[in-house]
Amino acid sequence: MARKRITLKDVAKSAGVSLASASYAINKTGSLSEDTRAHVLKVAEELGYRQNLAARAARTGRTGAIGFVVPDMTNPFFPSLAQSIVQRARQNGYSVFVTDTEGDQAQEEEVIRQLVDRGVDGIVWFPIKDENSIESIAGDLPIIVIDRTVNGFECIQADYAQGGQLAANYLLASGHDRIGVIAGPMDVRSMRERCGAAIEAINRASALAYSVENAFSTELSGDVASAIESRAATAVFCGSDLIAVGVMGHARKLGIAIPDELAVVGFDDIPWAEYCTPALTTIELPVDEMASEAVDALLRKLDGENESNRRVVFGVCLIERESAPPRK
Amino acid sequence: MARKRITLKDVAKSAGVSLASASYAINKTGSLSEDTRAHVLKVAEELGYRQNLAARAARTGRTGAIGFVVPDMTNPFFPSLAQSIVQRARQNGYSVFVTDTEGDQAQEEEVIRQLVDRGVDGIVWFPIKDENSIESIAGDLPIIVIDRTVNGFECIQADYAQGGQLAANYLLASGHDRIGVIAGPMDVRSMRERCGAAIEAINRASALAYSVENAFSTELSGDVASAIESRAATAVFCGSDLIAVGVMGHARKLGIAIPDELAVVGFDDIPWAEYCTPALTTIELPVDEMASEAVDALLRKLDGENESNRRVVFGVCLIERESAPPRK
DNA sequence: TTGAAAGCGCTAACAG
DNA sequence: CTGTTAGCGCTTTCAA
Repeated sequence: MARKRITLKDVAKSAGVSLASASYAINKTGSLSEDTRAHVLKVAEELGYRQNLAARAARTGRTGAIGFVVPDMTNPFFPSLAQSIVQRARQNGYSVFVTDTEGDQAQEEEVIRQLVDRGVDGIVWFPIKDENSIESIAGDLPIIVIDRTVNGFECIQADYAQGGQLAANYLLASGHDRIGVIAGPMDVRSMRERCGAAIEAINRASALAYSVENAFSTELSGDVASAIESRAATAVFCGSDLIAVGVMGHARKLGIAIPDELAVVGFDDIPWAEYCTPALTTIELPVDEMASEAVDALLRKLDGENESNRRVVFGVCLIERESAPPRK
Repeated sequence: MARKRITLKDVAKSAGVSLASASYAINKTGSLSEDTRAHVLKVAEELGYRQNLAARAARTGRTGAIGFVVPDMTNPFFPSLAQSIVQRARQNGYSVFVTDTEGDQAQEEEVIRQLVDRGVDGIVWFPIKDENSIESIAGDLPIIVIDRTVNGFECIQADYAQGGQLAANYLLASGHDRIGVIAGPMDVRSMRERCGAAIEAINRASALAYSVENAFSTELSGDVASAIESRAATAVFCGSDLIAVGVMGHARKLGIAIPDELAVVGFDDIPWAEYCTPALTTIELPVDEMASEAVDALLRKLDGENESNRRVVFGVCLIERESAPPRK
C-alpha cells in the first residue's frame, strides 16, 4: 500500500502552523511558545511523522553518520571495539558505517573515499599501517586513529611498551632465564613497541633465548616453528594472542608441556584467551575505553573543539592465567 | 584550509555546460554526445569532483545505504557474517550501517526506527526472537531476515534440523548409547529445530541420557553442570559452540576426559572451534553464502523484483575434529 | 542533444 | 513568538 511518508509540511499543515514553526518544534531550535511546540509535537506523533535525515543532511551539510574503518573484521580484536563504538555513537545520535578493508591499502583508500562521498561527519580509523597518505583524500574531515600512529591525526592507543615490559618482567620474576620473543609484524609500530620493550627488559637480564617474527595468525612460519622445536627457551612472549594460540597448539603437537616446559604470555586478551587450554596469560587492553574515547574525541572535533592532535595512551595490565603461572 | 567542496554546479560551469548535462554525464543517464560526456568527465576529474550522496538521496529518495541489525556483535557468529555482508554490499555500491541491539527488543525497535529515519534502502536483520511486531515501524521497507523465522519476511537460514540429525547420527554411529543434549534457549526456533531433530534421532535409538537448556554462553547453569557431573552420558550434543566450550571447560575441571569419557559435538563452527583443546567437532554453517544471499535478496527487492517471501535454507555439514572422534 | 527550471524535504536567516 | 522565503546539491521533466 506504500502509505506515503509523512513530511514536515504535512505536519505543519495539519497543525495549522508554518513549516518553520514545525521545524523549530521538532528540533527544539528557535523560540516557540510551549503551547505551539507541544501542539506540533502531538500532531507529529499522531501522524507518525519521522524526520527525513537525508533531506536534513542536504541542507545542513551534516549527516549524523560516521564511518568505522578496520582492516579485518575477523580479527578477534574487532567485535568488542565495534560494539563499543557503535553504542557510543548511537547514544549521541550517530549511526556508524562499518567497513572492512581486507588488509589492503588500496581498498582502504577506496573505502575512505566512499565514506567521504557519503558525507560522513567523521571517521574512526584502525589503519592497516602507520604510514599513510590519505590526508589528501580525506581533506579536512575529522578522523581519529585507533591503535596505529598516523601523523597528523589524533591517535588513541594502549601503552604497548608498558605491556611488553610487564610481560617480560613477569616472566623474569617467575624465574625464567631463557625467554623467547615471537613478535607479530614488526612494520607496525605498536608491535615494535610491545616487543621492543620486552626484548630490552629480557636483555637487561641477559635471558633472551631468541627473537622471531610471525604474521598476525595462528599459522606459524617455519622460523617460529623451529625456534619452538629448539627448546631454547622455557618461556615465550608473543606479540599477539593469535600467535600465542598458534604456539600452544604447535607445542602440544611436539609434546612440549605448557606451562611446565614452556610458559606462554600473549598480548591483547582476545575473548577466547580465557578458554584456551591452558587459559592464556596475557596483556589486557582497555578496548571499551579506547573505543569510547575515540568516539568522544571525534564528536568533540565535530563540535569544533580545535584541540591539537593528541596521542592518548591507555594503561594496560597483565592477566594471570594458566599458560604462565606466577611461580615457576 | 577547508577547500570548499566542488559541486556539480562548479563542474558544469567550468565545463561550460548546463547543470543538467553535467548530471547526465556523471550518471550516464539522459542522452549526451560522447564528446560532451567525455569533456565533463575530464573536467570533473580535474576539479576533483565527488558526488554528494546526501543531496542525491534527498532528491531521489534512495540513499544507497542499508542497515545490518544484530543482537550482539560479540557473538562469535557475527564477524564473518558482517564481513561478508559489508563486502557484498560494497561491491554493489552500498554502504552498511551496522547496529547492535544488545539483545534487547526495545532497542531493536528503536534501532530499526532510526535506520528508517536515516532513509536506508533496506535492512538485513538478525532478530533476537522469532516473534516480532515491526511490520508497523518498518512500513514497506525491504527487509531480509537471517537465521530466525519472522512472518512476513524473506528468511535466510541453515538447515538446523539436518545439523542436529547429523550430529546425533554421528554420535550414534560412533557407538555411543547414552547421549545428552544441552540446548541453547529453546524459545528461538532455530534452536528448537537443531535440538529437536537431535533428540528425535537419539530417542529413536533410545539413547537419550538427558536434555537440558543453557543460555548462549560459556557460563553453565546449575542444571547443566549437574547433568555433566552425573556422568549419565558418554557424549553430548550442544546447541551452540559457545556452550560446548563451556562444557569442555567444566568437564576438565571435574577431571572428565574429553573425548574418552565424554565426547562433545557443538554447533556453528565458530572461528575458534578448531583451536579449542581438544579441537571441537561441530556443525558448520555456510555463513558466507548465507550473508551473500541475504544481500543479494535484498538488492533484488530494491530493484523491485516482487518475489514472494521465500525461505531459503542452506545445507550444513559436520566437521570432524578431536572432541568427538569417529570411532569410539 | 542540450538547457531552463522545478522541486526532494528540510533548515535558517530575516521580517513582522 | 511566528511566518515567509531562499536555498542545500542534485535529478529530471519539459521545451527548445
